[in-house]
Amino acid sequence: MDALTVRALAPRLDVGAPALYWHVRNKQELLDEMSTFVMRRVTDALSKVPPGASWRDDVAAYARVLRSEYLLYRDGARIFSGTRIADPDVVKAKEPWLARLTAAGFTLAAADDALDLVTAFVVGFVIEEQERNRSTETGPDRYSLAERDAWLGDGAELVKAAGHLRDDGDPRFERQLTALLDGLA
Amino acid sequence: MDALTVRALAPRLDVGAPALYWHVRNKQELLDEMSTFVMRRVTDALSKVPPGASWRDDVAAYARVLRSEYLLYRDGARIFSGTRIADPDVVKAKEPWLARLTAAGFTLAAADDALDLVTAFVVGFVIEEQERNRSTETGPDRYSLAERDAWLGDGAELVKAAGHLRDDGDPRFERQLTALLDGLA
DNA sequence: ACCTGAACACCGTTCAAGT
DNA sequence: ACCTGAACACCGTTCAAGT
Repeated sequence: MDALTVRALAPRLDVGAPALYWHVRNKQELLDEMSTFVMRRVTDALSKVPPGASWRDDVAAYARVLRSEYLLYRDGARIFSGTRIADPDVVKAKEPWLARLTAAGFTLAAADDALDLVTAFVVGFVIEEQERNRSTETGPDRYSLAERDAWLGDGAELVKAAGHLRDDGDPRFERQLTALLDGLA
Repeated sequence: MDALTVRALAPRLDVGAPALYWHVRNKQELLDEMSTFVMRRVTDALSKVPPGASWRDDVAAYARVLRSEYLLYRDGARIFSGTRIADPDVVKAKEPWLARLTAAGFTLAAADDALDLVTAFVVGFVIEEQERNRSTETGPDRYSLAERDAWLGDGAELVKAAGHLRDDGDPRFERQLTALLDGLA
């Protein structure tokens, strides 16, 4: 993100840096446009998900698509989640999901809570996930179990043991998603 | 965050900007120290929570403390969550929580999943919460319901209606936390 | 051990001027 | 309508020099 300077970007478009200011008021507006572009992609992908057999399938599909879209961009969840949305269509993309949940018996308030809860979970999960990926690139630190145990020092036996049991990626996501869906049920 | 420059910080410490480089290698190290300082506060607060009557009470207390600590700092959840942790004690702070959950009948893997799921939820929830707060400060945009409805335009009736039902802050957090705890149960 | 003054490379942004 | 060149204020960082 620090490397994204207006002076580095301009040559990629075969122009000088000041040329960008004809198209955009300032750098912040450029970043905002980036955000809405990504969020539009997210909601486009979400709106193309066909209704499933049950609300559980629908909400699970929602969560998986949201996660996979964030994963497309480096630090996507941290950078693009919870940013001010400039496009009404992005907010309106919630409509079919509220419709499916209310049709399945949720009150409107409960449906709204459910989608928000799932969204919060996915955002938090992927932030952590992408940070871990970024760290392993940077240097093979304490993500090897032995090094991690040594780094932790004495005590905290459960933390160490949990580290050895831990599996990352899809299965972990699916397990936690299942627990969350159980709660919504 | 943009306003936190090394040249603006130094006068607050009654020194010139270069003086900071005697104490810290570069600005990134300063930001990392900030992160670990905040995370240490978070884990200190968590370790002072007395065991409750049930694992539900314990996990709920965990979630509430985590949220309230993030809320202490502007954009705290977005900035400080999922950062590389430099202090083993911060990671070790998980130990008593794993102990309480396993004592309550969770397997170690399930306890680890449970804490991670709750953490992800809190992070996602507070990111959204703090962004909303920041937006209302900036300008009374479309956070009045009438303006929001107008901004949304035609269609999306459920989204509009949900906006009118919506209550922010503690009750919303508690409801979603309850659903999550039900899922863990 | 801790800090300053001066300097360097780089950044976002402006603006007159070009086509 | 779209872009350039030159310039400005500011930033992170270095380093010789001070106490």
